[in-house]
Amino acid sequence: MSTTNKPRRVTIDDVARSTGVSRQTVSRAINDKPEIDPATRQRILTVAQEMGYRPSRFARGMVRQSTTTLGLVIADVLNPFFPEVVAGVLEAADARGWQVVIYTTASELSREQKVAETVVDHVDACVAFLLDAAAIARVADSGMPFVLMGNEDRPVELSTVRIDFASGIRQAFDHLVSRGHRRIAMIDDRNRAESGAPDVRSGLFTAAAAEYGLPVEPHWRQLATNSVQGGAAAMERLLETAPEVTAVVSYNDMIAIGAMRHAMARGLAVPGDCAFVGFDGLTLGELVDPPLTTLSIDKRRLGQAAVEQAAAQMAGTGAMADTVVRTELMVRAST
Amino acid sequence: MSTTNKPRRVTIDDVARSTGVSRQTVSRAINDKPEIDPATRQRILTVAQEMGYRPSRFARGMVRQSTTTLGLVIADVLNPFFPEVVAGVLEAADARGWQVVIYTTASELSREQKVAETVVDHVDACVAFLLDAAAIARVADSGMPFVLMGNEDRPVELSTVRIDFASGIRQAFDHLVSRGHRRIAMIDDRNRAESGAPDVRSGLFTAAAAEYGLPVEPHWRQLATNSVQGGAAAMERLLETAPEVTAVVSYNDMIAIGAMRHAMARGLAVPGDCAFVGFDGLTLGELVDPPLTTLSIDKRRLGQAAVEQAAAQMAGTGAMADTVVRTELMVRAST
DNA sequence: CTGAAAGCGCTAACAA
DNA sequence: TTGTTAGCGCTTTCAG
Repeated sequence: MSTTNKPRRVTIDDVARSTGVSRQTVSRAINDKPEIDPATRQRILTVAQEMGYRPSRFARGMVRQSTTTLGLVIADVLNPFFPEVVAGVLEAADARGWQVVIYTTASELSREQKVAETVVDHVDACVAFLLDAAAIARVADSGMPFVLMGNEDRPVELSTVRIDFASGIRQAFDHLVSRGHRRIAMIDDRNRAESGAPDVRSGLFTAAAAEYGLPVEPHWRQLATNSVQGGAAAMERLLETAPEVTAVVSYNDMIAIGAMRHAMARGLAVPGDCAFVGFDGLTLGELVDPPLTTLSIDKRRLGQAAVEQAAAQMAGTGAMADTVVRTELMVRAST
Repeated sequence: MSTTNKPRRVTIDDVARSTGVSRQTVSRAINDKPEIDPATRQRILTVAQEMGYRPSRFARGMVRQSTTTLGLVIADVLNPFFPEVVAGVLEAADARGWQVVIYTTASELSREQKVAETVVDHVDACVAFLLDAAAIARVADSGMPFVLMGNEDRPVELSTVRIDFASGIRQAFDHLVSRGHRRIAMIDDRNRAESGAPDVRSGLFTAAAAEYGLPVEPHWRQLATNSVQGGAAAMERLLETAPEVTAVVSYNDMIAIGAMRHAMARGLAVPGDCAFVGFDGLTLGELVDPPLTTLSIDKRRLGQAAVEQAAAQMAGTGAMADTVVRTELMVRAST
């Protein structure tokens, strides 16, 4: 017959009792404090180990207000864009002795709300890629230091880290027009388009086209899910509805690569029949064939900047900053 | 003159005082408990928001012993192998309502020790890619649920999730030999070789070669740092010391891709002059040219399995499990 | 070198 | 519906 009492956790008092010392002394032993007899320390440590004692994070955190935990919300670790941002965040957080908890929304708008809910009561500060307005508000209203990343239309009352898409798109046009392209299509991100946020990128695209005196047809724009497959699918549609385009600018490199590969599979020459420009500057883009021309951004820097802003908020300094990361055109063989 | 008193945190008591209710009522309001007058709740919430009140994670955790935080130690988010594992871990952790804190060692053995130190007093359980024996011991001895990932030589007293490299290498040999290769080189991971752990992979490689009656020359083995560049550098050396090899098996896909590209840049035909086999089955391998033949493993599953084992340990169930993930040969154009 | 007292901020259980 | 009473497990004073 089982006499399993509910397995209460082993506390410092249990160890103290078993050792015949006060709980202070146990605390000294496990924290490597100097004011303790080495022999006593050793004895305590041994017993503690045997009893399976492990200090409670919470009790500790309670009494020393030190450790900061940063929540990092991204769409998907499998999208190679994010690991680079994560690297920047980890680096900057580590420099401050912060812990980083990762949350992913699986690129589903519907999950953002729930993630926001979880985040607010598990971390001290948050840097996040979030599109859903309600989710953004949930975190912002919690009052914790919060930095929104990647949003092009900045809610002015938030601290943000953004990408300068406008200048990027102009660089792309400059480049493509100088190569003689006139009919340029865009493959945009479906999630973004559906997030309800103002459709900034397409707007900028249209505006830039106008600047360069280029025609813009509505069916030269396709939406893609954020992946290589998504890009391929969008390209498939584009080839049907707009075979006349000679260049495609994509929301990001993943989509661009998918689109480019699909075009090649369909027998088009790249860049001869159709040129491709990506956005992000993933390492991946150098490895594919042909290497992808792209508007590169310093993704690591993006992450670092976000952490810096969060830190500033924690410190009460520089309230609502807004870092804008510029793009750099990397011309490769796809254009 | 500044009268800044040290900015003590706003507590539930402060809110209670300002609101003229007991702290319990405040607690009810912020936790959305039913037994409270809606008007009171609203009033409290408003005041709390104004005062910038935010509940203390620690005090909460203290009283409701619920939340579990899992530490995940990986070498480097920028190595595309890890994001897939991370995805599996996040998924499995999320299913259990666990938080995941990420730690990276930057692929530096010397950092493992420090990371181990940090991990043990910030999380409740840990799943880790760790090579350094001392670091492994540090975590294991802490007594927390711990799962070691990726180690080929299993310390029997640990819960582990491993890759079946032996069967993988045999699949590679089978394939290469059937393609007529006899002089096969290996590019191994430098960190692993230098970790002091028994050199299992090279041993298996040698053993497999023997099985197939193939010659093995010491200079057919090169060490590489874990990256595309590292692979390229190793291939450079290999071409100097062993131009006679007709196939190269690499520690992983990143290294294989670097090696393959370097060979092509040097004018070799792939797979005509030299064939390449990778290990991991990264998506990346399908995108490069030529697509990389590889020993694919279910990396996501790896992460999930680790979390499952950690969960089993938390529950006190199934003490020391050992999951072995098998490889699957994906033949593509590089061989 | 060691111990006793005093909380850290919160919620569960019980009273009112 | 609201308030009161007890801790949760630990470290930081301050005395011995």
